[in-house]
Amino acid sequence: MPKELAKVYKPSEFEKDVYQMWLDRKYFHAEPDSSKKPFTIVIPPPNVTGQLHMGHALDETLQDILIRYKRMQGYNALWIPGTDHAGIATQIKVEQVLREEEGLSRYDLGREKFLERVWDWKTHYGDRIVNQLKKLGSSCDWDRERFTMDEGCSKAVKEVFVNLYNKGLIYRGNRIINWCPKCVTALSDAEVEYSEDEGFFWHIRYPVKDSENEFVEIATTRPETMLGDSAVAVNPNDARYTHLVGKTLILPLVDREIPVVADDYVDMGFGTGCVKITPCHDPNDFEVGKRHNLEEILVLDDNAKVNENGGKYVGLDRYEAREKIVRDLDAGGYLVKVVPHSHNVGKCYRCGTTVEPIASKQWFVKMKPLAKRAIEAVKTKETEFVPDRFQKIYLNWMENVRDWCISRQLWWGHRIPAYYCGDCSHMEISKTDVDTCPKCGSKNITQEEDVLDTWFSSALWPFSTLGWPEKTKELEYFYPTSVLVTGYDIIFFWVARMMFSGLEHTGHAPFKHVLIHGLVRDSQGRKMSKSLGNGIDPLEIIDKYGADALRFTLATGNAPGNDMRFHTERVEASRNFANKVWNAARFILMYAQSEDHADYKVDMSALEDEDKWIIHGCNRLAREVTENLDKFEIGMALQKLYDFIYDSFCDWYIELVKPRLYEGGDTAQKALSVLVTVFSSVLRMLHPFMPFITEEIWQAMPVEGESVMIAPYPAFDSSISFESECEKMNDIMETITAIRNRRAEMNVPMSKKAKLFIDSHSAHGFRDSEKFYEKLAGASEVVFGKCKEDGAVEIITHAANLYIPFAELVNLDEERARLTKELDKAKSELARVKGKLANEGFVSKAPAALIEAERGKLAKYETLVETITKSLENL
RNA sequence: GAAGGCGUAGCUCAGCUGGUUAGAGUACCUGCUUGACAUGCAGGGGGUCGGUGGUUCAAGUCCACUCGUCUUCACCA
Repeated sequence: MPKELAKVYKPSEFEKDVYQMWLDRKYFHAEPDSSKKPFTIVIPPPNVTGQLHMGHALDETLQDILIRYKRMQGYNALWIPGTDHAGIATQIKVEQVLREEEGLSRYDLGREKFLERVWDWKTHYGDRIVNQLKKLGSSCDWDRERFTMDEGCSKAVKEVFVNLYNKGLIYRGNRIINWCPKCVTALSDAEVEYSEDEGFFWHIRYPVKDSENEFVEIATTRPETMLGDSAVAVNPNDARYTHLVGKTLILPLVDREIPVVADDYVDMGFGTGCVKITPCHDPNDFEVGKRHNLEEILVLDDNAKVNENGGKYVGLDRYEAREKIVRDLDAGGYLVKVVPHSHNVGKCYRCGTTVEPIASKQWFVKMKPLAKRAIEAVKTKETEFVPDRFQKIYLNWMENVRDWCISRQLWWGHRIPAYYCGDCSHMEISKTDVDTCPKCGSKNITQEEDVLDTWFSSALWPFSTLGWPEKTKELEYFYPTSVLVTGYDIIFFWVARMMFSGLEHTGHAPFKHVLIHGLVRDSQGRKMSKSLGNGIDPLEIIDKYGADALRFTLATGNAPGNDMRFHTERVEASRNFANKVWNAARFILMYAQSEDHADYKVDMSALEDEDKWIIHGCNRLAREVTENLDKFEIGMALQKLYDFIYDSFCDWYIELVKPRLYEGGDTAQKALSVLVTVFSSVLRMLHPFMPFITEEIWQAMPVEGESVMIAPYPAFDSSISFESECEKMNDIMETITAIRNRRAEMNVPMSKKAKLFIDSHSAHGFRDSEKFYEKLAGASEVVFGKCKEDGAVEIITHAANLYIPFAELVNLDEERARLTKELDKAKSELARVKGKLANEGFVSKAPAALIEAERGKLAKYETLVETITKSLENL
């Protein structure tokens, strides 16, 4: 029993049921099947405790469009959903709640108890985002939902860690890393964001030892780090300072003796040409320190307070220490000047705190060898970026990448599988738990406290979700995946790391294409953010306008890879389009009473011109839409669908066919067969973009197949070619438009029945379309008049939007003025076309079809000028 | 410092490998409560496609320079 369509389009009343039906029928589930080609997408896993925002909505919409399209095309389409444990973000959130509600810190609870709390949190909020994804219509295979910390993913993480370690690609070392004193953890380079801050250059002079009134002047933006200075460096070619190299300086306030060293790193032209070297608090200084064997003095602790190496400044926060040190330097006569200076300061991407470069013992992934293959894979087009400009960004990063700091001083995450023997200090790296030292047999074993960067597990997502390291049939069949859809903001965080991980561990790039989209901004172009409070909740939009309208909005209106501004007005427009589709369906259903789709099979041999025209247009649309989608031009494909449905199908075809439907009988049945058939194609083409409404309508239409989402996607049929009929129809439509314009000009009111005398030049389209008039004339209550001697035609029609006006009295002066204006216009067009055809270059070099078209126009304008001239004379 | 995006109608933006008279949505104006749809219908005004120069028979589209704007990456203490 087919569904009845409600009178008014209210998406909230059926979207949920439609989704449930898909779930019940298991349409989303995919199993390896060698008879079909796979098409695989893995979802960029949202934060498990996160909430759906517009960025997700865009990302999921694009993926769902592709996956539904390919599924309908007969691919074995699999979309793997899942969530990410999001180390820092989640831990911070749970700590915050713990502090607010119970006044406790994670240390109060201890590691084990705290992690229990996080898991509780995860189970409580873990379904929220998944349910939100469902509201969007995402056709993910929920049977295969994964989590970056589930058993399988954890196994993959350990496997990868051990593999890389054994290959020498993971090492533990003391290096300068970015330290966030608020999150109390190390960060990778990618996790630091830079912004310009107003600061100062403090010029300080360091006295030369055993030398009266001899100083070296240095400049620094972070005077507090002088506590950890172990040298001053100058350029070896700097004549100003060569005499100082090898001498000893006295570090003010600290009274430590430090050497002057020569190093190429120093830029002679910058500042004073002398650089204080603080190996433990600056990456460059660290390198200089290594080269010159300098002492490494760490002066800040984990909270960025001065530690025991800071003498009398111990315990002071870094900024308090700065203030006090500057004051003391000034008092001691060491401060030469203070110069305002703006410079880039690194901030933690999670909390915004200024990060501190600190020498610390951390775990690293050696990037150079891994990056090499990741670069090759893109250069050889094993993986392609869409749009391709993002390839450049990727390559640029990959080519300059530094080793990846993967250890985090957090509790929530994959604990590093390194085990230390308390007795023989042996370190064992192992996929399985270690409780006995393999070297000395001691049971005094402790596991590494640190966890891995969240992105370490995300990097494995395309294959860990398919069962790797097991050789599952899913991995065999669905991997490498087809396309990865994500925003340009995580190319470094995620895409790059998946690339080298996939290549290293599976031997394949993890995906064929990377479809990059932009950010969704607010209507003023600002980033949507919690702190600005300018975020628009996709769920509210869905409740009000429907998921289809939101999807339509997100999928159109901006070029691939560009940011888009979100305007609610655009969602309204999208909803109105959905309403249009809905009502077109209701109109067809008013006349299509049979429930048997076989009753609407089109007989190609017995069609009217307008039937052929719409069938031809629909067929061409199928070709263009598939071409666009195959090139990931999603917005373009949808725009074409919109134009066809709104303009060709609703505004023209339905109106043209109304007289036939009113008449009934054979001609009506023929029209209905075309209406149903074309509309069925349209629904299928539109389905990936607007799944809910197309399904709801499908269920009510006499069409073949139990669901639109498993119906075949329309393919181009090269045997359909109605060029001449289309040309004729174009003429007819042009004339009808001209008639409409006449009515408006003459200010003739519309009425149900109307009558018009068309002057001869307006009627030129009609003259070739005798049949069309007969059709109109065949409708009930329609009066049809033949061409009168003066060239006028009298027409009456019922078609609502083809109202043709009644006008018997024409003001001769006005008519003359109008015709003169039209004649001028026609003449100038004629001149333009003539000029073009007289151009030798054009005639010899332009494509033949184009020249042919121009010749056609020439003839057309020549006749037009002729007929208008005649009409004028007849007045 | 390097790379890249953007600049097209009042506003938000499309415009693929150069090719009919540069489009859409929205806003505005005019006229329509017609038997799918006022979440609608018909029509209209509004653009020298940031500027200059070049290539070409042909440039919004390609090239050079330039102005404005935004972003990313790298940064010298």
